[in-house]
Amino acid sequence: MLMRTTVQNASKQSPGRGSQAVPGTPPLAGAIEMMGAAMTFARNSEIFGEGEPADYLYKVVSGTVRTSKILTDGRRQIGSFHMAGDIFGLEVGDDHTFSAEAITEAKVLVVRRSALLGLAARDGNVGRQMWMLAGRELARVQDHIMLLVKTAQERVVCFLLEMAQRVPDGNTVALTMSRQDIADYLGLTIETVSRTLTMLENEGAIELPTSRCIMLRKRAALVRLNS
Amino acid sequence: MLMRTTVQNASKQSPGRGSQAVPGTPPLAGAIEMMGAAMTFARNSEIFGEGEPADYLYKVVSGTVRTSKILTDGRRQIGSFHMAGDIFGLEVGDDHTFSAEAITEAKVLVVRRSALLGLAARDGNVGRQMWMLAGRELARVQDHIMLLVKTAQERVVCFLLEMAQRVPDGNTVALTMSRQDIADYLGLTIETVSRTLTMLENEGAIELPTSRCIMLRKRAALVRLNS
DNA sequence: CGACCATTTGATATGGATCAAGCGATGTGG
DNA sequence: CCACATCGCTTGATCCATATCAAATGGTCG
Repeated sequence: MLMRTTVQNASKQSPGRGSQAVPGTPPLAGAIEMMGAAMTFARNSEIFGEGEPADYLYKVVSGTVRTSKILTDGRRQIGSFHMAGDIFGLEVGDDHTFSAEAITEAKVLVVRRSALLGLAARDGNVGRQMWMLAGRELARVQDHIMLLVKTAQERVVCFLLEMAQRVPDGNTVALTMSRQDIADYLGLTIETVSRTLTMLENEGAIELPTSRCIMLRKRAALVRLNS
Repeated sequence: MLMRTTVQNASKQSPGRGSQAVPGTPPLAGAIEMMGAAMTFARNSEIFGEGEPADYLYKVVSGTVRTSKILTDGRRQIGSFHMAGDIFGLEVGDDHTFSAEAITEAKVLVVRRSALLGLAARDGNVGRQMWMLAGRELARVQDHIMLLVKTAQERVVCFLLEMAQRVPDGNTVALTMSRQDIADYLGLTIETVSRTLTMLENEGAIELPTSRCIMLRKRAALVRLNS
């Protein structure tokens, strides 16, 4: 096992001012809309690094963000992909345990953690939402563990279903991430991911009009493959 | 990939009354000592099951507890091992996402979740501690992910170092769990775990006086193997 | 068009799973 | 006290899924 990956860095921005209140949204998300500073990150630029102090919380407006960790020998593990509406960068400790990079150009709202904590102290709803957010994160990570003990086919199918879940048309998935990103998320190699996809296509379970667009043909069959 | 495991069940107890206040302990642990009902679980009995409502929080007094999940095809993944002092069973949602079984006979303190939540509402320290507990749990699970992408040798070494960390004499580890438990924790088979251990013994990195007792001989070498 | 990068495809190697047997401890009944 | 079954663990032989190495293909941008 040994998979090397290159990740380009770009100079990091620091949050400016921007955006307005959006009434009628849930307290935490609402607070971020209201208090958040809008920032744009270029493709492949780092949003924060592993081990850095977690002073901010982030919400994706557009684009895709990945969180990852690099082992000493260069292997990379991707923890999650975040898309429009997702909140990321929440830490319970003081520091980020993962780094975050923009996969595509990404617009992101940024709020000071201290501001949110202050708000949470005053508004119980915000606190409760942060608790729920942490809980969802925990569930996500636990699911990811279950992913990593499955076969290559099961992992890829899992990934497809996961992605399909979050798009409007639940059967057409436009992938924003490279095969390498997918592979590092699933703990496989790009070759295995690619081969598994063509296999699924040959079986008629999916269609690949282009390498970055996947259409789920037989949802039921896929769910079944998912073990 | 296909590993079947048998888990015997025993009739489940329901919490009775017991135990007294212990002054000078941190708020959450203290609250559990104070309010907790002592229960004893026989070897291999279930403490709670996946999907059951998470009405209680648990703290190990003695013995070892494992949390696990079973995939539809019988594969089992162990999420964690809990020993004296460890708190387990904390959920953010309403239901347990794992089941818990006693590996050895285990004495456990049990508190109603609702009681703790009530306490947390009044005492900010308890709330903060629950937050920290969730955070530590999240970190543990993330580390587990990093484990599962490593080689067999690295996983076994990781496990040994992890276990060694929690015992008084940090170099002699008395394992309370079977090879099958270890294998299911590491996402390997018993055969691979066994072989890896004998390999490490042949290299002089560890000693195996008995199959359940492991002595770390060359900590530094092990840490290096850990990648 | 040509250079470059991402992806696919092919050939081969290998780490760990699987299948099978042996071994040592623990317990049970005669 | 000793045969003997049982259970957990180790060891050996073989197989297979996925990694690795290498080359072909295709899409994008100058």
